[in-house]
Order: sequence, then structure tokens, then C-alpha cells
Amino acid sequence: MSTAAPALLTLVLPDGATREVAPGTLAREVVGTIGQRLLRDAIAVSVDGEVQDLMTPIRVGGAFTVITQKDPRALAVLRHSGAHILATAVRRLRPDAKIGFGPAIDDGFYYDFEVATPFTPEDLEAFDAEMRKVAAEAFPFVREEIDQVAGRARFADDPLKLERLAELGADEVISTYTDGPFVDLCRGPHVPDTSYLKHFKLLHTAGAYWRGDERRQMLQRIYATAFWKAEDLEAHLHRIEEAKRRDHRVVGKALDLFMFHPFAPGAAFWTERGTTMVNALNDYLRELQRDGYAEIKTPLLYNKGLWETSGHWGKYRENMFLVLDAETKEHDFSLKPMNCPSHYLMYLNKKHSYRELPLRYNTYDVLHRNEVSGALSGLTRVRQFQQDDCHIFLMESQIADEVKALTRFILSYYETFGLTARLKFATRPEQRVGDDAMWDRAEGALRAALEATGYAYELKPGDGAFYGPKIDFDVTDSIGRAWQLGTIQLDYAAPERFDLQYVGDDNHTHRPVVIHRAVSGSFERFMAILIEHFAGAFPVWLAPEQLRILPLSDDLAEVAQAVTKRFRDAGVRAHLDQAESLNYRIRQAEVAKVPYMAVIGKREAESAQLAIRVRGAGKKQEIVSVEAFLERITQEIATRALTPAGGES
RNA sequence: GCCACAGUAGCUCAGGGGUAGAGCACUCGAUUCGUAAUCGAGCGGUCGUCGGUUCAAUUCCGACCUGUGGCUCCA
Repeated sequence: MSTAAPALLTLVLPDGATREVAPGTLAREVVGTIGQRLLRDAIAVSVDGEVQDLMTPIRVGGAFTVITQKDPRALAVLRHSGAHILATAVRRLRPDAKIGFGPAIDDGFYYDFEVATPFTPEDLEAFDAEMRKVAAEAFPFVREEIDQVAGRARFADDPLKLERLAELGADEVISTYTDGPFVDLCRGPHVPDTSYLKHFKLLHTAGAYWRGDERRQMLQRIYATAFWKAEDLEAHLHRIEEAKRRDHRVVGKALDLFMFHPFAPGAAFWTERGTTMVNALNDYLRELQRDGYAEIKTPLLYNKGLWETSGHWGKYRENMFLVLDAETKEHDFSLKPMNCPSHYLMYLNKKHSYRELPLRYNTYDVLHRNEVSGALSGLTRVRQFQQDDCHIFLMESQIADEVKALTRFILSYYETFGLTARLKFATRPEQRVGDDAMWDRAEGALRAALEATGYAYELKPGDGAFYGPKIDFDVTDSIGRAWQLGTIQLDYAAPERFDLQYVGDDNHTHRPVVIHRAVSGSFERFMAILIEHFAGAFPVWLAPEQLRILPLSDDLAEVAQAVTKRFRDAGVRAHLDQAESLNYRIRQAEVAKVPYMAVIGKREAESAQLAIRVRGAGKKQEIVSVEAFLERITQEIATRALTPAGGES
């Protein structure tokens, strides 16, 4: 802050009006000049695009907007304050707790504490109750700007805060926020006082490394969420419940799709029903890749020589399952964690002409990656998985067309399931191979190809693979969660390492480029997403059981058996169920989420008809002839129709 | 791998220092049924594993295994 009389700052309000204020004027004062009612409703302000709270001095001019509860940015302010209120409560009940960081996050907020004994669920209840007291006390959030010396004195008992303080540069404003008994080193912004926090819930505790560094101490993190309105909080908790209901581990067990066993941690056992689905996916991909792709199979186990050539032995060994060689007594072999090196060996096996390019090797081989035990989770994170992998060898001049075709391919595959994807374009990372000219060419080609598709994409600078830029496909499921599935990666490094070549039309040898491509990532993860996306109510073509045939009484067994055979002969996965009452069997079929039920009573038996009940459609039934329904269901299967979609129970 | 929590019948879960219970599933019998659970009977568990404390452990303690939520990592 300079001592000379500073020039006034000009703030431009949304309606075009302006305010001339002296630097250091508090935002609150400016809002007060607009209206007292607005001041009451104000949570924070936006100055020149930056959110700051009402207690913060204005230092720059520019567009000035008042942020009220209606503004989505206000929620992050509330949640950040919620984190402070949580810390206030924790400090009151556990004065020994050292404070770490407490930011707002996507769905709420958290605060990290360093404590001698970890928090228990009972502690959480006590903190919740204490937070309500702190909120009721309506402590104002008081902002102070201090210097390093004062900061070190104030946080003398909080080593984590001192560490953060020491990192702040001389030109940075050091600010603290105080609410009642609690002071925190914090940039803000905050709501005016603690009473703004009304609708919140502490969710769970978790360990978290200080600064996210596994070499540092483990702190105790408390996760929580907060909203402006009770109904928003309710809705959020309901969404959590809904996600739990759709959890693929729950649904997979209920629908008997897969299992795990302690003897094979991180590796799925697929039941007959689950295998049927995986095979349906596999068949579909094979059909899509019938032309222009060369499906190959390569070994699962390799001598370390391959991994030394590929670089995995140095960079990836931690994640590889090493196998003891009986003769050498050394871990000279490893299960493959990726397909690419073996595909390069296949490519090297013969000489290639430019006429063969692009050459696409695709495979469904099984891969093994030795994930740390704590990382495993259902089907989404496993140690053994099947990837729909493809490596494309091509000339640089072919990159644009190829990427365009691959992007279309991947997106249209997702569309079959009603899944939409967001594209992310990731550029050169800090750690990389190849010169800038190569990266310019690669990024230029990939980006041009991406733009040619016409799809919108986000930029992720510096997030590319070390060997080349990539396009990632983030799929959003029916309840709005994003999963990274497909990827298209340009690789200029592998062709060098493996000395890949082709003979050009000039009769000289050239270096091809490699594209790594995955569509569903892994069958395991993709199945998890599909299970949760459809909540187990799969499209007919994918459903492990497509039609359940329910004769009304035993004397119709013969007719029902003949009808079942008719459908099975036509390739429909039909099953006959003659047990128990009709009501009971209908309930069983609904619970099993079988898309179609065909009831055969005396009337239907006499007229070669079926009383069709569609999953989730309730009592509404259609009487159709056996042949007409056979035509309809085989059409739906052949076209991979999404219907009968929905049908929640 | 690290922190916390959990593991009781096929599933969902109750219980608790004196070796266990419900519903569903399963089996059998009766019922032959018109759109989400017919009735009855029966079977089923060395309470995750190993060790310790105790007269006695499924219960208390410890280690390990597996899972869950996170951290880290990632398809």
C-alpha cells in the first residue's frame, strides 16, 4: 500500500452505473451505496471477475457485481465458511487438533486436522451439534491483513499453518479470518457471519496426506456438505442414496452378474449372466471392427527384455506382476500390464509397406496391473481386466483422417448406450520426449482432426502422455457422474524405441506414428458404468435374460415349452418359469429386470398369442401373436435399440 | 501402501463373556392361480482367519486377510 494519495478506482455496475471509490474501500460500503436491501442479501461481490467477500478492501477497478444466494458462486463461499465453522467446533471440543486446509469442493467442503487419536463417528455427531451452536452464535467473520511476523506469532501453535505462511511471497496479502474463538490463515472469501450456515451435514471422515504427499503425515479429513436451502440438502442426500442404490456392486450381486473372492483380490468372476453381457459387448465391438481392423492375440507373460525395451521395467515395474523364473530364480518375467509392446513385436515380425497403412491391430487380451490394495474398488478399479485396445500404425499424413474416424467411432459407440461424452484435448506435459517441432506437428494434427469432427472440446494443457498429445473421452452417466473411458493418444516415442519402420513410395524406410486407442477403457469398468447408468434395467440386446415366459397354469406347460423353444431357436435369450403363483413370478421377473414377460393363459394358448408385459410398465399389457412379438424382439436386438428403456422398479 | 470403519445363514440384517436369531432365498407338501411376494413345514452358521486373555470367546485384546470410504494412483 503506497502512501501517496492513490487514484480513485472505477467500478462498473451491471446496469452501467459507476462508482468511484478509494482503494481500500470495503466491498460492503460499495454495496451499501447501491441499496440497503441488496446489502442484506449480499453474500459476496465479484470485482473484475474475482469473487471477494464484503469484508475485503477493493484494490482494483472493473466490473462490479453483487453475489446473492441466487448466484452459484455464493454456494462455494458458504461452504468455505462451513469449513471454518467445522474447524471452530472441532477446536472447541478437541483443542489439541492442529489445523490443515479446509476448502470448498464440488459437492461440499472438508477440513483436515492433525490429531493424536483419529475421529470416531460419535465425534462427528458431537462436531455437528457444536457447529449448530457456532452458527447460532452468529459470529461475524472478521478479516485482518497482517504481516509475516504477526502471522508467525498468531499461528505459533499450528505448524501446518506456519508451513503455509512461510510459502507466501512478500508481495502477497496475508489475511486471517476470525469467527468467534477461531482464527484461520485464509484468503477468503467468507459469508458475513456464521449464522448463514443453516443446512449442512457432516458426511464421513477419511485419512488424507498433508499436502497430498504420501511421505508426509496423515491428517484426519472430515467431509461435509452445505446448501442454502433445506430442500437442496435433502435433494443432495437423496442423490447420494440413489447412487448407492445404483452401485454396480449392489446391483451386480442382486442381478447375479459377477462376484469377487478373497483368493483373487481385484479380479472379477463373471457369472453366466454377466458373461452373457460381456460377450454381447464384445460381439458388438467385433462387428464394428470387422473391416479395417486386424484382431490379434499376443502372450500374457513376457521376459523382462521386452519391458526394458519399452521402458516399463524402469518406469512401471511397481505396477507389474513379476513372475519367478524356476531356472534363474529371478523375477525375469512379467504379466503384461499393457498391450502396446507386444503389438510392436508383432509389427516388427515382417516388413511393412506404406500401402498397408494405417495398420490397425486390435485385441481384447487380458491385462494385469498390480494396483495397491487400497486402490481396489468393485469393477471400476481391478488388477485384472480386459481392454478393448487398438494400436494403429500410420504415416503422419494420415493422422487427421484417422483421428477423425476414431472420434466418430468412439462417440457413436457411446451413443448406443445413451451415454454422452465430453472431449478433452491434452497437450504436451512438462516431462516429455521429442522436440518442440514434433510436438507442434502432433498437437496441430490432432487438434485439426478434432476440430474437423465439429464436436466441442475442453483444453487440458500439460496433461498429455509423455510421448504425445491425446484426446480423452469423459462419459457422463444418467446421474451426472463423469468417467474417463476412451482415449486417442499419439505416440512418437515407441516407434523410435522399437525401431518401427515402413517402406514408403520413395522406396526408402520411414518411421510410422502409433496411435493408442481404447473405446470403453476396460470391459470391467464399462460394465460397472452400464450397470449404474441403467440401474440394472438393460436394453434388450444387452440384457442377460431378454424374455421370461410365464404359463398361467401347469396344463399350459407344453405350449409354453414350445414357445420358449421358438424364441431360443431364433437366438432370443428366453427362459421359462413355471413355479409359484403368477403374481410371484411377475415380481421375480421385475426384480430381475427382465425386459419382457410373456404370460400364456388359456386364451393366448388357443390363439398362438402372448400377453406381453414390459419391464417397469406395470399392468399395461399387450396381446400380440407369437410371430409378431418374435419379429419385434429380434428387431430390437438386431438394432440394439435402447427400448424398453427406463422401467425403474 | 497409508488412515478410519466393517466382516454373524446364499442375500439383507438383529444380537451379544455361558458356543446364536429374523425376513427373503433354498427343499418338501398343499394350492393351478390373469399381471409386483398363496399357505404350511423343513434345511441351513465351528459368528472372516490365526493367536492371546478367561473356568468359558462369536462377543474382550492383537496380528493377518478381505471389503467400504478417503489419500496416493489410474483403464
